[in-house]
Amino acid sequence: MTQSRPMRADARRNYERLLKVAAEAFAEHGENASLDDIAKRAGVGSGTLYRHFPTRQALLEAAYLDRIEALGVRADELAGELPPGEALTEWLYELAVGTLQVRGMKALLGSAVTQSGAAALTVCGDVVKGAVARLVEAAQAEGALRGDVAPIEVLRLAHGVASAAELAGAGEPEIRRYLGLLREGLRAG
Amino acid sequence: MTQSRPMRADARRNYERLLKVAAEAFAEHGENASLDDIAKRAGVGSGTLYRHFPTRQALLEAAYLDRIEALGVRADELAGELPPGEALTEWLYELAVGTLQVRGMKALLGSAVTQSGAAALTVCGDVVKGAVARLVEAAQAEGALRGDVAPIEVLRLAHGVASAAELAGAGEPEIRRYLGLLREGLRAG
DNA sequence: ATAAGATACGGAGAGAGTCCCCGGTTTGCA
DNA sequence: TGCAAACCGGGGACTCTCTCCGTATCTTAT
Repeated sequence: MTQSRPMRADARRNYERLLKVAAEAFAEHGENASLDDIAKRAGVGSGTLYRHFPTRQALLEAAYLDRIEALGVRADELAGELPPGEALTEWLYELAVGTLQVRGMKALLGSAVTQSGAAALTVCGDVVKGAVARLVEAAQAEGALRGDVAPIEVLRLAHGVASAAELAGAGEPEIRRYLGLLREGLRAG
Repeated sequence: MTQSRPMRADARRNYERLLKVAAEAFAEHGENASLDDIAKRAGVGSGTLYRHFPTRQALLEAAYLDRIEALGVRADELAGELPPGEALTEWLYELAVGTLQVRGMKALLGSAVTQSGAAALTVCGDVVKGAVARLVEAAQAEGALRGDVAPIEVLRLAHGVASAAELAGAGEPEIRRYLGLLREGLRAG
């Protein structure tokens, strides 16, 4: 990532075009969008794509890194604006909406919270896990959330809610509704 | 499906071999198992496979039809043995376990409860929807389940629980745990 | 301004798969 | 025994991935 020399100008141009096109393609066709097609749409050869991003995962992660980081920032904003329990609920809502609006992100966030796949996704995984940990701990300290759930479990359940809403047609009202039911199950008892 | 003539003996033999091999292959490799490979493992030509099952969905559904029907029967068994609320919980547990143990079934059950994909999955969809409807209505009548959830929503949420447990490594304890949390959110209040 | 050297590009092509059709051959039933 | 039904498996038309190396482009030192 950190180059000893700065990137050549044309290399940087291509890198950024690829990122932009990839984000669109993954959003439209899901995680299995054709990589050759992404290269073509970006106006570069496929060799160039594979040089910059050796694996599909690398491209997927790079394409949505900014969005993921925005979620991290958003967690702290919400923590400042709302009571802890509501901040958590709202953040999970925004997470789930992102997951569904942008189809590639579902796979990305999914593999970020598996047991096994941790290796591949250091950056995105860390950001999201850090954000949810802060929100969960604050909510638990206030008694707005049962104490026996781990932050990562909350993430997995939110992913599950997104899956459920997806089956329902992925409307945002469904996300709110299902998340509300989950939230009910997670109250301190 | 209902032939005017009964199937020729060798045709029936091949049909059943294909079903058996397909169930194994989908369980092992997921919904995208290679169809050519299934044909090869069953010892038939690929043409034979495509004659019996014109689409991947058709094969998937046929391969798991018996399992799905067993779930339908199991719903009534449980309804006779346990109080309505517990019967529902236990049935959802068994559904989720099946969903995860047999990878192909996740896709099958998933598409059975979407808004759009109803057309392709008449039989499996009907069985599962019927079973859950009976259990949900019984539980609601007893006050063991909130009245404002539809049976199909319960199915979707159970699918979400299975997705969440899958991220955790698909252990059965996780399924129980996450289902317990969902159940908490669904109590009558 | 320019030339030399480092760097990155492009896109053909091999390899792996999938889906499906076809025409000669075999099999089973009456 | 005859013929309709079903089989087999090669092969075509696709799609996708990923590598290789001759060529084009940029950078830097002069």
